[in-house]
Amino acid sequence: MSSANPQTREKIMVAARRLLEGAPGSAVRMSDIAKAAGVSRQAVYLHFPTRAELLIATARYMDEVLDVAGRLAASRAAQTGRERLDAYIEAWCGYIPEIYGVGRAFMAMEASDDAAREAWADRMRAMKEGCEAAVNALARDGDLKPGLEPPQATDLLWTLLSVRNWEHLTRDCGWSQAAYVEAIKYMAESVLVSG
Amino acid sequence: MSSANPQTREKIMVAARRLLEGAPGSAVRMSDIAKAAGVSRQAVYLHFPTRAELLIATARYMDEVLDVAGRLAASRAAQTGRERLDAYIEAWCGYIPEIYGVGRAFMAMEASDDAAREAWADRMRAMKEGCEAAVNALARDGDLKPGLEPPQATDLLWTLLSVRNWEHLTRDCGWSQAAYVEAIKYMAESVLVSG
DNA sequence: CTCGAACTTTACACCGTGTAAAGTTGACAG
DNA sequence: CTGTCAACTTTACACGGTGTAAAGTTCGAG
Repeated sequence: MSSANPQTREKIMVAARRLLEGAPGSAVRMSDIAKAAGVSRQAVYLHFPTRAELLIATARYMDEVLDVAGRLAASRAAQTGRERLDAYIEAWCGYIPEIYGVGRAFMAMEASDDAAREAWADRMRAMKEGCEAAVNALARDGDLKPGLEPPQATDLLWTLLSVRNWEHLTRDCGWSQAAYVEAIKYMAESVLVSG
Repeated sequence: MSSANPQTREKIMVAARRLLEGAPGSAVRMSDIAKAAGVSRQAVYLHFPTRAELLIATARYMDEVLDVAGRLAASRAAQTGRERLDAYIEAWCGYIPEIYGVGRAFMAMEASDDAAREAWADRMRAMKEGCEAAVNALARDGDLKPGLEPPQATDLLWTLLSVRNWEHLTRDCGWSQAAYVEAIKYMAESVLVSG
């Protein structure tokens, strides 16, 4: 593991990403990834002790490549709470389809694998912080719906922005990405913003 | 299978239900269910060809026992669209915790098992019809938010009422069942109802 | 007392994850 | 030119869970 070529390590993560994007979820086996990376199955275990660790590393790798941090942070620049909410929704919702492949693999493992569940929960917690920031900006401007406390509002926004809801609207209901984003914006505003 | 005692069959479904309620999801194995039913693992396969079939039969059995049809149909009695929406939300949301055990088992199998996915999708489609009926009642009264077409509104309500959102708010966010129901009612009204 | 239905018992195939260890290859050091 | 070492391959196997197969048990009805 420590004695392994980082280029091979990256090849494996790239292959994992590609496969998960093509066939999201748990249908992608270790051997599939190895084959796609042009490497033996054992080589994969030389770099990643378990399937969960490979997924976690792949997710981190994608964070870097896709510049998640930067894209989500950009929404913090907005002036008003309303703008900030919109910007955050746009950033996060645009990000979902790009991580859906790995995301689904994580969610499929959630039930059986503690490490995978924890890793996915962690990422969702990070996303929640963005929700909290947007809600706080809204509250600061006095634009939060009366009767709604920030913690509750944060949970509601967090719920609206879940990957499951993206999956439901785009996959099960057949909505386009654009229609999905508009719908979420509309719902978030209806639910959270006064006036 | 056709030559098996219906009482044993029921014992198995009862055991499956109990176990899934205690430890929702895929942690429950065929052998656990057999043991809980006081029957050999092979006897289970004598009555149900696969795990998916057992889950499907258990879900149907619970529908009967819990009188789902009746409880959901009651909401159709409401006069106004608004009342009907509320009644439907109350009925469905009250139903979720009772079926969550099996539901989670279905959802965990979704990725790998076609029969399970189809069965679960079917039940969700049935639930969607209730959403559609409520939305249509709302539209009939002229109470549907302007700019919102019934099919879109139905999808939004269907999304709000998903088991995943129940799971997220009650499990991940720690909301009580009562708080959850109120929140869903509030969101549905904010999103769908004009005025 | 025998037959047959409803089970139990035992055993095994399959699949995917993860472990273990011996074998190969190629670059680099002396 | 040779020996060594790191990175990988090959082969083999353990484990857990699902599902199959078939022989053995029990018990009630004819």
